[in-house]
Amino acid sequence: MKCYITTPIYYVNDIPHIGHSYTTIASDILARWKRLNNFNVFFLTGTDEHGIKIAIAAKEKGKTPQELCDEMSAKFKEAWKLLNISYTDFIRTTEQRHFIAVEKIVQDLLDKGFIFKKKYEGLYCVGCERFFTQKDLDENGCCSFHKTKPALQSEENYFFKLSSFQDALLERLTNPNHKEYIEIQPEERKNEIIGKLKLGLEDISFSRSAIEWGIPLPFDKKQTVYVWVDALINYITAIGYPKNEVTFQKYWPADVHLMAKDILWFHSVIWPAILMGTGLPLPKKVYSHGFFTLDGNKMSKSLGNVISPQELVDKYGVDAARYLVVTLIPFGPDGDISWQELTLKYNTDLANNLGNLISRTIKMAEKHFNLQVPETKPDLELAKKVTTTIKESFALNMDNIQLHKAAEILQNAITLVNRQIEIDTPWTLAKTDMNKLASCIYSYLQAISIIIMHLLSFMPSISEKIWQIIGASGNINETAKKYFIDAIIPENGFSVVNSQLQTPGILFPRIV
RNA sequence: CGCGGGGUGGAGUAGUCCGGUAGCUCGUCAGGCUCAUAACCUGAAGGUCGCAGGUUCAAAUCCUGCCCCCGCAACCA
Repeated sequence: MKCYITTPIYYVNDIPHIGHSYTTIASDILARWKRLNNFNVFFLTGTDEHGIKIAIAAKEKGKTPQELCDEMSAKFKEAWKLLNISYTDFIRTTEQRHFIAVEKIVQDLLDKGFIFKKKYEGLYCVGCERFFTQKDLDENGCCSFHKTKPALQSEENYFFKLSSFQDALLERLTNPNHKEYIEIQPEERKNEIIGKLKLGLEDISFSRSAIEWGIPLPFDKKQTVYVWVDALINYITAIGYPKNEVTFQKYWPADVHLMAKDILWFHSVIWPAILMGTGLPLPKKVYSHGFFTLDGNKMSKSLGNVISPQELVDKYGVDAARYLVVTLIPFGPDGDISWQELTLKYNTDLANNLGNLISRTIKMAEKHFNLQVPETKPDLELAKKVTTTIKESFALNMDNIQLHKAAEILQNAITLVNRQIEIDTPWTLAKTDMNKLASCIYSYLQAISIIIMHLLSFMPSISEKIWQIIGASGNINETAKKYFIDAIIPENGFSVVNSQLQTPGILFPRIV
């Protein structure tokens, strides 16, 4: 089974911040989870590089647009490397392969009669790259976002017959039995999209005549393709459209497009319409998450409250940073985050709960069994309890990208083991019943290994480290894959009798 | 009457579709344990589930009205 997962391609007018990271980490966790479940995953991210904003920004910095894009795109790649993002491909809209795909799509739409020429006159804001009607403007007649007066501009543009897709879209978005049903998540946003869709669709401008930094229309080289259309097509470019029919057929349609709520409309209405126009299959799921505020404030450069991936990693380490960002607030609605709450969750979930569990277990093994996996059999009861706690709901929540819930389930499992230790009172057993003690410790190791395999998608590198610390055998990825498919707990656990454990030091030092 | 979402103990949330003891995390307080990263475990306090009506043996959950908050098509994830 294949699974094609995408993040949006990020616009290179901004450096990577916690917002981009949020979407990308969530996608990465899903991608890793799917791989562990034996899916052939194609995980795509990249950068969106055309449009007048880029051209202007480049000019201001005395660079060519391409130079600026190269520079900015590299920053995104660096950020994803830092965050251990396992993308399959990183696409840039300035790449040759993308030009070919866009030209093909645009030509196709023209040939099929979905593109027409129209003269348009209106108030145009350069910053927004769009026309406004009078009622969109503020009391001074200015663009409310840029605070500049839009210029009266008349353009002959190409338009896309978006309106002709209204009924077809409505059917595909609302009828789960339709063979091309597109699932919009979460439900609230789906209702919003459908509500708007019912109000009617207008044809949209498909090209710009004044903007040179873009992809020229194949049938009219004086105009460039509207950046949004350009951008959306990246999802098919990256998997080989139109030249590599084999990979394209293999991975398309996308299984899930992930994004923040602001661009849901493009992905659930405009993008499917373009695809329908060209006769290509439609994505299966479009998932939008919320925005977050920092300490109750909107994230903005002027407030200076923008958090960078580097800051997160510096403070918590990569693995914890990944875990915290996607589990602190429910995935879907808007939420508020703060350094204080991130740190609190770090201490609670990772230092006190997980880290301490490993620490106390290893120390007991060190003290009583010479830092080796005791020569006995684990008590399978604990493993069963842990498995039951995690089982189906974890997988379900992972598949639905309810990462905060999935993480909560794992925390419950950890608590379960901590509780069991209190029940067993190994410190007493050490004086009375070494056999029982051996079995108990082995059970804790086994329970930990089960939990760690589930944590692997969230915290890939530290999970691997923990796997070694607890003396588990083999490669964690391979073992986890097998475990998720077979769902069988080996009688002797994942740690091998007599194998050496490691003293980890402190895995997650408490942060004050 | 533009559309959509929401108002649950100090904070954040689950439950609302398919009415029946209001669950969880953090915080607070008390106790226990001592293997462990002053961590861990147990227990307690704290909510008339936005307001007002209605239906019902029974409503956070269904119905009606009202109040308040937040989003909403162009390039901020």
